[in-house]
Amino acid sequence: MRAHKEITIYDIAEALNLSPATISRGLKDHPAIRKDTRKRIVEKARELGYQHNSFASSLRRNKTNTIGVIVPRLNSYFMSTIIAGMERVANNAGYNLIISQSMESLKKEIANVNTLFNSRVDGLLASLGYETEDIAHFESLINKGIPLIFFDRVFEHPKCTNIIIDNYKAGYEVTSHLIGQGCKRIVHISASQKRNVYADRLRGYKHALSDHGIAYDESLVFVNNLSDQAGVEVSSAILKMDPLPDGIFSSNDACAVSCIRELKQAGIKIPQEIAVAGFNDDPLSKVIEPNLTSVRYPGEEMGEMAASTLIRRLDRLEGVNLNTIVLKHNLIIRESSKRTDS
Amino acid sequence: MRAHKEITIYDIAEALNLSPATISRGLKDHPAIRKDTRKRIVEKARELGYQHNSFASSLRRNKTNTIGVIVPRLNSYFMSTIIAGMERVANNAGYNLIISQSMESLKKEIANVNTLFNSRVDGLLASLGYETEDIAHFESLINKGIPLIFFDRVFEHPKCTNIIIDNYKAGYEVTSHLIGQGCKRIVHISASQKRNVYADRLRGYKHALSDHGIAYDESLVFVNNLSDQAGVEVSSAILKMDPLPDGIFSSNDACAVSCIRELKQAGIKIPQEIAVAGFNDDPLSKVIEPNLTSVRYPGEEMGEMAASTLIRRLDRLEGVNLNTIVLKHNLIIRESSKRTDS
DNA sequence: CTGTTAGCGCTTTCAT
DNA sequence: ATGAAAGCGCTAACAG
Repeated sequence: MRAHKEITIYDIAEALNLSPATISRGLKDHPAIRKDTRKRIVEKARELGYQHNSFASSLRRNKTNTIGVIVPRLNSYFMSTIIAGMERVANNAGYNLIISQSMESLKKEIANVNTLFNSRVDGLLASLGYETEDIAHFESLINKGIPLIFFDRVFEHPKCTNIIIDNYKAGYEVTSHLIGQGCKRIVHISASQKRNVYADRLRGYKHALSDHGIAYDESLVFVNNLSDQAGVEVSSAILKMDPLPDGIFSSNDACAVSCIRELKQAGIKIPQEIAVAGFNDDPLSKVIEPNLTSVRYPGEEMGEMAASTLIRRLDRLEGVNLNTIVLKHNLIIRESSKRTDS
Repeated sequence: MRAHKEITIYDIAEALNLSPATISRGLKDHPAIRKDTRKRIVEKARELGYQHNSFASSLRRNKTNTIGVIVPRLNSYFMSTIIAGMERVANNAGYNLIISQSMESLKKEIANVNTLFNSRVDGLLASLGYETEDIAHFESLINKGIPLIFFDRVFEHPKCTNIIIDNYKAGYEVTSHLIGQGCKRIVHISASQKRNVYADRLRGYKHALSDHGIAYDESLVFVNNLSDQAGVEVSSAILKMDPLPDGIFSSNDACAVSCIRELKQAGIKIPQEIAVAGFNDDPLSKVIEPNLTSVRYPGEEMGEMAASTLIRRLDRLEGVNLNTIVLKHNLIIRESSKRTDS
């Protein structure tokens, strides 16, 4: 199919009566090439329609200029934003991204790691799925010296950099805010406690409660997958409680929004009877009525930071080599948690 | 960095006293290899921690097992769904996806095509940005015989397959539905007429009007980028109209939702005074109040279809080779367009 | 500043 | 059923 012969540096060399080595150098920015020869080379290359063959180059240099990305799911605003940030940085630095989704499944995550490993990515950016307990499946990469950077859903490892926000603090802030609005019985909706993001927010929630003299009540904490459906189920459980809780802190917006819809339908006034807060500042939060209080996640920045940290390491520009980079988040207070009497 | 030597088929060959050629064959499913030797080979490979080197293989076979994907933006539910579909099919068939975003910019789209071309993708899946007028920047690929498939935002080309829904029909249906609800002055919000999806929906809108004896009024059609902000602007223009329109058909949900918010805020009753419909069936449509009438797009299926069509062509399984594949959409009627009196 | 040379690891005729 | 050998296109010593 691929039509006829590819133009190689040998063709250019022949046409210009130079050696392939010179062509190779001229096509990069090798210092030891005269300016005018470089120009002749580049011109002839364009004239012949030359295309750099990155496989030959990869094979030779043992470097692919490819970065692997593993995420639980692509289909959230939050994640798309992160990827967009990564893509920009990576492309500017001459890297391609290979993106794969684990769908929150450990099995798929392992398969993805292996695929990326086999395609010899130069480095890996990963955010872990719900099920992952350890990172044995990443060890072969790490042992090979392939840099691995976790973002958002991270794992402590001496060789890996983690890019996160302060989820503990965010959880603390959200909960304190709800308490400040007069809430005393606050439901928390969380997900897999294997993941730092959820465990940390829960810790923040607990500390905020105790710092404000509110007893922790385990029956107010729900752990699920934070889907719409989960919101429906939590809401139905909430409606059976007596007394009713007066606040909800959900670890994502989709689930918070789903709760608001269900509770409103059941005749509960939001925020007067139950105040609600979510997480991630998804566009949804500005559509639901009342608008949802949430935590703004610096997605773009997180993606950029992850990619640039990785690339710095790949290019041996070293720079600062922190084990953990914490980005700033923002609590965005909207109507869903503003009590009129406060 | 990459620690020490890689294991190659030569290492396996040596350990087993076989030739590299036999190892190479044994690692695939070459028929001319004895079952037990194949088994020995596979075992030894695992034992030594052998990893297939796809660059050497790509170089030799002139095939990369990589598919390039170009989309305008990744950050919509719709697009994530499409990508998820592609990914599944591609991975199952042993292909990797390289995804890039044009951000609706022609310049970026051209750059992306070139990058993917240079990384020697075996085939390309593309959805065009707003600005693109022709596909000259794809010609070099096409001429090289690299299969190119457009999805959603497509372009007619004898060598390319297009995967779409019937946007004309969808536009016609939405408009007819609004008319059926008693609307007579229907605003249509559209985007770049260079893109089939928008031009076709507009055509559908016009034909529905004329089929129902309603005169087409150019001042009711807005062309913008369908963003939240665009919705704000359109709404403000609408509020200045006299008489007020009684229906809005927006070419995406984000903009429709933005309009609903603005109009509600201005005291307009939705759907009684103005009925609204969107497009894509984004999760947003089930959150806005009233819930938004929209057109369900078979995203997952579109992604799967695009990828499998491409792969079939790559693997010369040929199969049916249609120039256009039309998937089924569904009009989902929700409260935003249901007139109580109908 | 430019050329020579020797592979990177794999696949694939063509032999045997 | 297996082996020998050539070469995909590029790069990096090393030499000049």
